[in-house]
Amino acid sequence: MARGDVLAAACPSRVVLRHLTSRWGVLVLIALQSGTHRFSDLRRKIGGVSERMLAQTLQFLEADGIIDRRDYQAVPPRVEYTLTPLGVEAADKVAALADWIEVNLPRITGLQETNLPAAKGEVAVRS
Amino acid sequence: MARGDVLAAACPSRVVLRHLTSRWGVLVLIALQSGTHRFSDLRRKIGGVSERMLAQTLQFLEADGIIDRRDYQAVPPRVEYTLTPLGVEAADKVAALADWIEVNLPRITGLQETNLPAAKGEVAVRS
DNA sequence: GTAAGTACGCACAAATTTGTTAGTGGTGTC
DNA sequence: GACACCACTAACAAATTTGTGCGTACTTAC
Repeated sequence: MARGDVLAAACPSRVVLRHLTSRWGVLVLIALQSGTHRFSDLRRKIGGVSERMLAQTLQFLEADGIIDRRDYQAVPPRVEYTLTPLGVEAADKVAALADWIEVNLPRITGLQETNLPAAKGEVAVRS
Repeated sequence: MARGDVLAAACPSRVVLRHLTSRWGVLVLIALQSGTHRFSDLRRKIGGVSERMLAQTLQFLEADGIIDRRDYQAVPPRVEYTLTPLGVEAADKVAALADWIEVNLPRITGLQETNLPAAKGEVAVRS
């Protein structure tokens, strides 16, 4: 019920959806599920993020009310990020998807082998 | 349990995650929840997709064993797309997230207004 | 006979995302 | 006293994603 217009181009949900399902957004939510983290803790925990992308992702999520940013105004900068109640709910959904993928990865990649005999990397080959 | 390495840069789950959470991937899964669709049915149903992107998205999902592509080899081309059992599970997770967003959108955008008084569009402003 | 629809592939351009480098202003470590 | 660390930002370059026609081989509708 009530679902219907995500498929419509103008649906405002799409913006939030993009933030939550963005490459790093997903991982930030998962990382924060285990509690409050500082910026560089997140950076170390999430393999492959650049500072720039992490900062940007955190800003989007903060603006969406998904995470809470707390600046201690200390002199060696100290900022902490935590999931808001809203964020906890969102993180649950996102983590559920990620967990499902991890569990079912064998099934997925197994199929890939039979489907794509000569596939290299991302490129799908079609005869 | 078992979750742990999505946060690692080399985790193979990330690839699948990208496909499922891609801009159009999410919408394709949701659209296919209501049953089999032809290419141009999907194109009409999902507002804003280009033919190119739809085709590409479908190929990724097919390679991942999420959807099934059936080509009738007919002369006005006729191809049908359906969720595989694997795809049905994935679509559930994705749709759960999308539904959650739609339901909680008021809470989210409400916060945005109070957080970003002078924000225009996507750009977060910080004084 | 003219136009529209089908399920795409191709080439090219535009937009968006991502990375890289450098810098800030101090403080604690050697 | 030289250095790394903290939480970023700005400027610029590179990579990736996305869009925009255009073509196809044929059929049905007007």
